[in-house]
Amino acid sequence: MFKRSPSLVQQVKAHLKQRIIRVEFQDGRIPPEAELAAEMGVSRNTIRDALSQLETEGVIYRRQGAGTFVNQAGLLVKTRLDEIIPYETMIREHGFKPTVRLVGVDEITADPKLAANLNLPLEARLIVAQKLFLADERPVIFSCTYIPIDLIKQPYDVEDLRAPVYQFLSQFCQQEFGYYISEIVPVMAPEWLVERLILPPEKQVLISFEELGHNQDGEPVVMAYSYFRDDLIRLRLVRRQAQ
Amino acid sequence: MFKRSPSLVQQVKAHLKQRIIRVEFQDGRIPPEAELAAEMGVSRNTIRDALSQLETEGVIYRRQGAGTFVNQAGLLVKTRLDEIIPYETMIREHGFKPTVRLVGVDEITADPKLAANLNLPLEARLIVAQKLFLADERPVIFSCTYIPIDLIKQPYDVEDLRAPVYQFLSQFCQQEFGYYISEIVPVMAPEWLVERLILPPEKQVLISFEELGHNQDGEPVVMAYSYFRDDLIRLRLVRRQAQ
DNA sequence: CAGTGGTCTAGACCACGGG
DNA sequence: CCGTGGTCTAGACCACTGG
Repeated sequence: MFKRSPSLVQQVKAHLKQRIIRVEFQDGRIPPEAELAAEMGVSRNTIRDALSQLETEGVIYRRQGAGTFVNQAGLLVKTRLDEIIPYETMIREHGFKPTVRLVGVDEITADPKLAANLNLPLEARLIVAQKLFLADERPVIFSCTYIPIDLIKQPYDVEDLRAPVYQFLSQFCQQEFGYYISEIVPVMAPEWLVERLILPPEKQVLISFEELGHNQDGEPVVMAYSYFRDDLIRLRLVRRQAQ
Repeated sequence: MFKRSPSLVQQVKAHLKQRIIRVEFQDGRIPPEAELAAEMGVSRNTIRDALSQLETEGVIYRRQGAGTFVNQAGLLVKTRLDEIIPYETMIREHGFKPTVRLVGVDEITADPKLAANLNLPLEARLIVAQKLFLADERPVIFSCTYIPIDLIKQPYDVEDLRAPVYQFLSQFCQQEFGYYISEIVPVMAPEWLVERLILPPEKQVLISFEELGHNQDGEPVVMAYSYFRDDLIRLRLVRRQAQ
């Protein structure tokens, strides 16, 4: 029934999610794990891994001794903040048509904060790419990305900076992206941002993300600042109890 | 070596985390999974589950074919936003002494937003508990929690509302807490909040959490609004690539 | 090539829920 | 009590890394 790649768990997960979306489990009850395992010809562990992921996403919930159930409300959570999603996708999932404008690419010298975070000498040079994201032609997200020049191993075109940073890192820096450590900061929009995002006077309070991107070895490789118009893009997060 | 409860995975995880914190792996290299399994007398799967959790927390990273390595930087991420942490703990982890002031407990009638979110009739009554959290005696977090009165099954004392909501729900409402769906909203502090949090004029931009708490059946049971002084408490988040 | 982590299996036993 | 999900095991094979 399934191929060997992508992993069985991913295939089982996708399959189950489809069945949930198509409301094939009318009473909201998902068959027992053993039954699913037999049905799909995989082991119960594989089923369990897939179900665990769906549970984390909030699509189902499980009760020991009782069963596994669909959580239709969980399907409504589009933008999970704990996952890295291209801003275009985020905008699309909010129901808008996304556009990306590359509004500036410069070379700068590290300031003390960049140098400290990225573990660079103070005289290090970086590329800074400024991008404006629009939802149905309205500006909603502004981002600045800082990439140390010494990381760039391949010649690139300015247009290559239009893609998400992690793609750029993998293509031109031989760096596999690992994770962001992100700080969420509220800011009063400065004048230049009011102009970029065309903010009306009553909407000049913004969420800002200060993100330090790390490669798969846990080394900081890139910094990014993003600013969101929260009236159009809502940041949502599923929070669970520790342990 | 280990007892049966808590789970072996949790014990192995705690054990490994201790060894990492004590810098017992000087070269940053964690022994092979098979070796750890033999050493601790558990199966490799158990070791792997523990390591996976540590990897999610950013404490270690793994490279297929190469090995498992310590990520000392990951130990610095104190406040992981994707986990529910009592605000007292959050304050303590930022290096302050936490205090909780229960500043108000009232009974109100649902407004349209509360009613819609909590799936209540418009005339429903709710308890609203207002709490102020202090870090070293300085106010840093203000929270409002709304609990539908009909949920409360046991008599309670006002002081019981000082604890985190999920404790209250489990003790007095026979509701086991599941998860929050949280929206992050930037706000300009209104006058009453400026007074509560004693905000200087230049710090009146705040992060607000609008949280809808669900029980283990995925039903909304409680709403909470929280406001953070971000100069003292920084919200941090580990974000990873989807899939 | 040897050694590592990544995936999957089959089976066992436990803890909990509901009839 | 039975049937469910929760935990754990031992072992197999694969994919990748590094010398």
